[in-house]
Amino acid sequence: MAEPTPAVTRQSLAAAALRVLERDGLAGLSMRKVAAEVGVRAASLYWHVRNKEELLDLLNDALIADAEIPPREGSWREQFLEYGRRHRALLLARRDAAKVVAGRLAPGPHTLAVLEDQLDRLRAAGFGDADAAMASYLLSAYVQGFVLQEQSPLSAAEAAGASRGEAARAAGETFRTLPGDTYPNLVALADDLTDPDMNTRFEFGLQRLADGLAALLPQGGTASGGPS
Amino acid sequence: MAEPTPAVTRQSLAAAALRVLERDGLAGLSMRKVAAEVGVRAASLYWHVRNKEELLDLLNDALIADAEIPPREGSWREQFLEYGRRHRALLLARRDAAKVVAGRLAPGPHTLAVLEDQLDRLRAAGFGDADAAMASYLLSAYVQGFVLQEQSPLSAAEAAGASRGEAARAAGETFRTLPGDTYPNLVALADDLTDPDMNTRFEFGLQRLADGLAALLPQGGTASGGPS
DNA sequence: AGCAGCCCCTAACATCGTTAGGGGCCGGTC
DNA sequence: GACCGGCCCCTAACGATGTTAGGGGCTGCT
Repeated sequence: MAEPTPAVTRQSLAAAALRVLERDGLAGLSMRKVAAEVGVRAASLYWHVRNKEELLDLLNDALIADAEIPPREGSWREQFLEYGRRHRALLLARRDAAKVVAGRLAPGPHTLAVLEDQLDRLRAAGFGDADAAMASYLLSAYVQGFVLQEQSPLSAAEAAGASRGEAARAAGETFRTLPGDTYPNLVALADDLTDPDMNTRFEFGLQRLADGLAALLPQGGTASGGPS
Repeated sequence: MAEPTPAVTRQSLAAAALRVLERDGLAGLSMRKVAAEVGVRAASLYWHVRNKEELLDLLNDALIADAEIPPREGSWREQFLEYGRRHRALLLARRDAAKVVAGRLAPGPHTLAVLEDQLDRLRAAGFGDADAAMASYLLSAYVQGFVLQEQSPLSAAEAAGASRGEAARAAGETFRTLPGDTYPNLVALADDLTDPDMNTRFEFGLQRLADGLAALLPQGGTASGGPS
């Protein structure tokens, strides 16, 4: 597998870190493993990188790297939605991607490109400068927060075999058997709270965001509940 | 300080962990330090707690414990906004609280109480069961995502002395000096993107959420852009 | 007296991020 | 040809981490 790598670059480091991340998760990503992945011993990494933090910054941008920007067609609303969906898909695609990205603003080149494109579309849609900036911030905050919650274990029945649907059913049971006099709403909404269909859950929030933003435009964009 | 603690309970563990978190941050929170805080050696913790993970679950609920639920007055919208503001304030109040809470769904008793109250108000406002559940999920996802981004270092000028405003100005300079032909929007919106006023940034998103949710109600709640 | 549970201990394990210091190799300069 | 400085990697080690194994008191019940 690992041929005598001709040169270790920051790029190859990022690629190696990405492979380790996929294999062992964020908790299992160590300097030594990344070093081994590029055919080198741990201490040598510090020639290319100041910290593990800096390595994670590299990894962060490498994750954003394969973000596909949505086609420039349809209403601004449809483009906005697509942006949100693809961002979520990106975070879900690679193991622990959300945890890596969370709390890591340091923008690499790929991140900058995505942000630039996003702002361009928002301004073209008629949003003011401040609103456009805040809207893009809002979207990324929502997506990151959502995926982070989505991927967190529902309780203690986490990595231990339990599938997502199974864990959801267990959580539902937990809610349903709560004391009904102190937690009437939790009991009543047990099914809704533990609905494992994360796609529609995400879509719900996304539509609310789009609606809220649409109200900012002079003509007030098309309403949300349209057919089809 | 540390008197010969009569008994180590899960409660006292949570309190100790909270103290260590405030002093040394999440990265500096180790089993040994928490143990020392309760007057015990590290291995003894494993009698009360299975994992460090479980300790963090305890800590998580201890953080939520001092959440003050907003007064039950005003429109549902005002109550919704207050909920968001207080949740953010809570996460900002304690060091690294957002990082602890992020990706930790396991609901302790305090978390359940807050959720119960939130759902009660949303249903009283007229939201359907599924919508109420999703709305509360939406709010917490936004708040967590926002605070997480808010607290992440703006670039490499992080813990190194630079104040928030100073870091923001540096980041603005970074954006402003980007190649203007490939990043015209980033250059143009440099000031808006790096505006250090996080309160209005947060409020913006919160208002958008409220607007989006209001559109779901039959009478369509009062519009956002009111005077005052 | 003895047994059982509770609660804490000392040691130790493997692994981690990081630093110190050394050594080849490669280009250019006297 | 000799020297030299930058580049890139090495071995060794430091302190700290989460976690487990095994032991030992103490309390209360039989």
